[in-house]
Amino acid sequence: MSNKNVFLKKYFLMTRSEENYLKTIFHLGGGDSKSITTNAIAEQMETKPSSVTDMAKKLSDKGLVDYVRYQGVSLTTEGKKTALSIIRKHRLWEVFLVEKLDFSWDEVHEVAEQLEHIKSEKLVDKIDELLNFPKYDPHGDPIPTKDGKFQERDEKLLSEMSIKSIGICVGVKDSSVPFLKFLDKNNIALGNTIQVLDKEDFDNSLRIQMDGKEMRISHQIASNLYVKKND
Amino acid sequence: MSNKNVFLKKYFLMTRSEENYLKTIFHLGGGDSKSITTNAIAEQMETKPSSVTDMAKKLSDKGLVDYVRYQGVSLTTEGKKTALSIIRKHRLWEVFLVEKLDFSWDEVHEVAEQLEHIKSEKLVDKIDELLNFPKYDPHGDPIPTKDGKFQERDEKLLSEMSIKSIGICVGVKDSSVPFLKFLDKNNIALGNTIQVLDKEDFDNSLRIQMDGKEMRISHQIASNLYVKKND
DNA sequence: AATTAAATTTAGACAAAGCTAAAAATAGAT
DNA sequence: ATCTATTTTTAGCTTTGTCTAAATTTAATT
Repeated sequence: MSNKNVFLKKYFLMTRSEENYLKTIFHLGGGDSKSITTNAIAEQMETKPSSVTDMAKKLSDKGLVDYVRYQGVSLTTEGKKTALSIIRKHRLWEVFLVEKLDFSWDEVHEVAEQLEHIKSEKLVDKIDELLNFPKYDPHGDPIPTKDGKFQERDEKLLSEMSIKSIGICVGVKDSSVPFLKFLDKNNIALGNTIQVLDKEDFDNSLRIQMDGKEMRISHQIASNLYVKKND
Repeated sequence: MSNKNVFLKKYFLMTRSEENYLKTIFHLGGGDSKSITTNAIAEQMETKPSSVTDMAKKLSDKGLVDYVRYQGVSLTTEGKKTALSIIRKHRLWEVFLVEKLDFSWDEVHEVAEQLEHIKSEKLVDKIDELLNFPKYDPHGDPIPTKDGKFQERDEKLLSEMSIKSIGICVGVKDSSVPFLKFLDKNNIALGNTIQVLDKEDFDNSLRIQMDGKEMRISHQIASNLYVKKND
């Protein structure tokens, strides 16, 4: 097999399953040369640890993860690059679904899970262009650039904001359907300006002012909303 | 297993491979209760007849094809419906790629082959809407409606047109990349008005007038271009 | 330091989808 | 009507990705 085919094997002959493993490992922090346990991966992917072990070996053979028996896996440079390209596709498709097809932000994940595996560099780039090169997806998560740069946000959780400080809602930590539906129902959307008026010691709930209106939100909600301080 | 799950099994638990078989059988004419041989399917799909036999049994078990040993397969009503829904998706995605993402008509097939398997009814419908409910794909092939109606075109091959008759170019029979590139290079596009000036008995080539300019085209080309008579 | 509990890996099995080679059925030609 | 040649199917094997159950390693506790 020629060098060129080795290249092809790595970049184009990646199975859906392999891609999903890399993505999960990245989301669990395996991109920062931290070892992720097979158990953690199995739990996240709703599969069995033994299956993860099998895949860990395969990805290790392909040079996409570093795997040490009984220790766990972390992404190699190559593996991280691949994971980021999948995450990039996922988030771009999410923006597309919301912006161009009027999907709501709780509907996009499932479909994007499928679309992220479409293999066509031109397609992703054109979608990116069509959307005018967005920086964040509908949940406020940053979209990696084409060359794998990952723009970290300078934000904090609403629950960590000090009293009287003002911020703009920029993302969610929990992007599960129930949580997103809850936010919709309560008119909490990305871009809203929020001021923390008061904290309740007893249950850590917050009294906030959002776009003029005053409301009380629980600690559970506040600890799943990212805000950017605008000072 | 409840009735509802039987429903789910048929409509949602269709594998990519099964979908490709149904699509191929339809394209070979298996939608008109005509029996398609395993050999024909194998050749079309670049696989082996024995593999086709295996799949024929499986699809038959699922009630999607009628299969008689040594005879061949044809689509059931259910199978035809499924095949049409895949073809619908394929062609809508092709339009999307050309209209919204500036793909050329020879680039779309490969990507649409992947996109056609995305499972989300809402996605297809929204794409359909975004494109303003197109009737034909970029190669002039009709797009089946949501309820599986298949709009046949009243067209003939350019090679079958009588001398002096005028028509509009509406589709291609051969949609291979080389042929499409050839058409582009010679400025032959869908929508062009074509008049047959003359036929050469010797090689069946045609002298035509297209959008003002006169040119000669071979029988091979003429027998792969669909035109609609506008009289 | 020994023992136990938990996590991880191995071994062996299975389903999907494909292949090869051999067997069986059909069809065409005499 | 029989005999080939072709087509189609069967049987058995392969790979991918999964699983269960058993074995092994690590970690935690006493």
